Order: sequence, then structure tokens, then C-alpha cells
Amino acid sequence: MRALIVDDDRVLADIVAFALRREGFEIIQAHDGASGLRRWEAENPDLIILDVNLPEIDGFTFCRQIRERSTTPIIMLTVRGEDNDIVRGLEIGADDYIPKPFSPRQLVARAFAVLRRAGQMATPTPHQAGDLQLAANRREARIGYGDPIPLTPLEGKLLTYLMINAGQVLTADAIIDYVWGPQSGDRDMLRQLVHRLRDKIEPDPGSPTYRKTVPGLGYGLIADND
Amino acid sequence: MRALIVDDDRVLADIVAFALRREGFEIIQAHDGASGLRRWEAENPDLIILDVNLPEIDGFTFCRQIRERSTTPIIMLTVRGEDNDIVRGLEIGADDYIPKPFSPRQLVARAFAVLRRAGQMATPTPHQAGDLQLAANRREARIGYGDPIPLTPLEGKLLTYLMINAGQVLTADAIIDYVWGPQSGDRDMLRQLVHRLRDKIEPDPGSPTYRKTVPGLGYGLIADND
DNA sequence: TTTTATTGTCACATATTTGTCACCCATTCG
DNA sequence: CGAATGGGTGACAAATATGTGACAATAAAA
Repeated sequence: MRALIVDDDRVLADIVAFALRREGFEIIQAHDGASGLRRWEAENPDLIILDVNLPEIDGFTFCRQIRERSTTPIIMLTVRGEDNDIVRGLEIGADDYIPKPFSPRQLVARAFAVLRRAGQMATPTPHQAGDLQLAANRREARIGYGDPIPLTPLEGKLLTYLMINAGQVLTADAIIDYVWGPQSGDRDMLRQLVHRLRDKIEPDPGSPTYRKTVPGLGYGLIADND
Repeated sequence: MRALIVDDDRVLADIVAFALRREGFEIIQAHDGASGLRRWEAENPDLIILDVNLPEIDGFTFCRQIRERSTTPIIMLTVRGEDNDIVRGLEIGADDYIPKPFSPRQLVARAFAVLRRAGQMATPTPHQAGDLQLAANRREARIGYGDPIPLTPLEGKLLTYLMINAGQVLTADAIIDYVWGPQSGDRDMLRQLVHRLRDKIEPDPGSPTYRKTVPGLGYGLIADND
């Protein structure tokens, strides 16, 4: 399940992306109408989250152009109170709207609702970092297009946490808290768990591709760059 | 600037964490009252984001226990409409409340407001002096747009201290106190540590760009000018 | 119950980080 | 000028942290 987010406000776009990614969406972003259209053509997403306020090509025009060629579900982000916008958006063919400000949960709920209505809703695709994917619900990891790698429950939790915070360094304590809950788990267990996860996921355990260690601090997952 | 998030709803906690991290906060998480208290004690954060609905120790109890010992700013997350909760929370000593659902932006705005009110608000974490940057949370330094340079725990502390007081000259004793804590550490160790840090950070150790030495006194970091 | 998968515990190998020390060089001051 | 002082440097040892494998304990499945 892949979503295209078209919003010139990058902060907001990132928050939306984050919320949807959590739910297993693969995210494509564009920050203006023109590139949004290009990405839509190229990527053919299952869902579009669209801000009405866009530079150059505005949201309505964008929406109309999509509708001329496809029925891809569209959720519009509008400023609260601009009822005209809402009406106009729905007339043009948007599937739903969300007034700003909104909670990520609300957004996610609407997204699923719209997809359900549209009769789509396959299995959500997993978290992602680089070419490492995680299907949290089936507890499987996969590298690129390789075979899925089954994970144990704890390994799944660990990887989930790392992927949610890909690119960041997490303290050992925080990870332990997340995986084992408070009051349980110690560094030995974490070390062991990391070891086992790495054995499965790193092609060459010697030179870690995905995971990095910061001595005295904790672990992190390497994001796209760095 | 570091924030402790106490919330058993991990999804929500992660979203809050994400929003605050964007703004340069270092995040500490706990998922129940007991571990929250421990983390608070251990980490001494600048701000607490607290969900009223917690298992075992509820938010109000938690808040009261903190207030018995400290004035760390607390923002409570309440369910919309539970006005009793809000009143009760503020009576007990919470600094602000945010009804769920809320937008991340709202949260960030309130967080800054509360901190400003509390007269805190130092520089949010990414420290900077000239074109030298320090990402304390991942313990990496970086010069301009160069590659990040990993630091050891002690090097990180030293650089943090120097950057906080960039442009000032710090006595050797003060630095030693900060890095090793009182009663430990001597001048030799500091000399050695400075040496190592400089090796990593100064492109040409011969002519220091960032660090300066005042004989008989201590060290300082050279600020933008001078 | 037996079997199997998963997780916890421990001992040990490595790697990293830190502390110690001896020696050098520069500056200051008698 | 030459000793005394203080900082800079490198080598090495000590202390810590992390990686790894073996195996026991436990939970889940057959």
C-alpha cells in the first residue's frame, strides 16, 4: 500500500508520512503540484494525501487533473472553516477531507476508511529503511527482493523500534524498555538479541550495513544516507 | 533541552517524540509511572509530557510525586471534555494540559511556551560554534558539511561543555568537574582528553581553529568571531 | 509427554576507551 | 643564559564495553 503526499509544508508532510509509515504504508513525497503529478504518474500510488494550498498548481487543479485520468483515492487537507474549499474539493472528486489541524490518528483512520470504501486495502506494506523492509504484522524482514526472513517476537520488536527511529541513535535503556517493558531485561539480553537479529539481517555480520553501535550509548539503524 | 515522555500508548508516545525531536529535543521515554519516575531521577529532563491515563501509578499521582521534589515543567495529556481532569491536574501542579486529540504542532508550541514561562529554554540540542556542530544525542561532531566524527563519551562531554560556553575561557578545574564529576580526574587526564578531542576536530592540530588555551587557566572554544 | 523454538545466562574473545607516565618543547623569570 | 613551569605528544597499560558461542531454562507445539 503506497501513499503519495503532496504538500509544500515539509514539516507537516513529514508528520503525515511518519503516521502512515507506522501503519505500513510506503511513502512518496512531493512538495509542489508539478512534481506531484510526475510522481503520481511514475509511482501510481494507492492513495493521495493532498494539501489544497500549493504553490503554482493549487490543490483543486491537481485534483481535477488526477480525476481526468484515474480514480486514485484522494484525501484533501484543508484549513478549518474554509467550508467552500471542502465542498469544492468533494465536487471535483476528492474522496475525503481533513481540516487542519488534525491528529495523525484521525488521518490514519480516514485513510483506511477511504481505501476500504474504494475496495482496495490489500495487506499493508511494511516499515522500511534503505532496502530493508519489515512486515511487522507477519514478523518477517526482507532485504531488497530477497526471501522473507522470519523473526522471533523479540527480534520483531527490536527491529520495529529501530526502524521507527531509523537514523537515530537509541540508548540501550530505551530499547530495553521498549522490547522487554520496564523492570525487566538487562544489557546482556539486549546484546544477545542484537547479535541474533544481526545474524539474520546483516549479509556480512563483520561489516554492518544497517545497524550501527555507539559505544556507551546504544544502537541505531542506518537510514538512507550516512 | 531534553523531554521525558510518559505514556503507555506507544504509538502516541512515538508521535510526540517525533514532533519534539524535530525541534531539537532529546527524548527519553517511559511507558508506565514507575519507570517514568526512575527515568526522571536518572535523566533529570527539562520537560515532562505526561499522559493522565497510566497503568498502576496514574498521571495525577505521578505528577504529585514529581512536585514533591522538583519544579520540572509538566504538560499533561488529557482526554477532551474531562474538565475535571484538567482542573485537578493544574491544581496538583501541572504547568499546562493538552486535550487529545491534538496536533503535533500544538504540542510543540505549548512545550516551548511552558519552557519559556519556566525561564529555561537554552539552545535546543544541536550545539554550534562557528562551523563546528555537535549532535549530543548521537555523540557526533561535524565540521561544516563534512562527515560526522564519532566521539567517545568523555570527548562528547568535554565538547558539550565547551560549546555551551563557547567564547568563554573555562578553568581547568571547572571542566574537570563537569566531565569527571567532583573528586575525580586530574589535569593530566584533561590534558590527554583535550589532546584526543583536538586530534579529531582540528584539521591542523598545529594551528588550532576552534580551541584555544590560556596558560595557567584553562581552555575555551573560539566562537564565531575572534 | 516429547519435541521444538525461543529466550535467558554465562564465560570468554575483542575492541574501544580511558588513565598513567615519560619526555618534548615553549615560555617565563631569576 | 639556564632552570622552572606548564602545556603538548606518544606509547602503553588498565578498565570497560561490546561481540560471540555454548548451553540451560522456559514456553509453545506436536
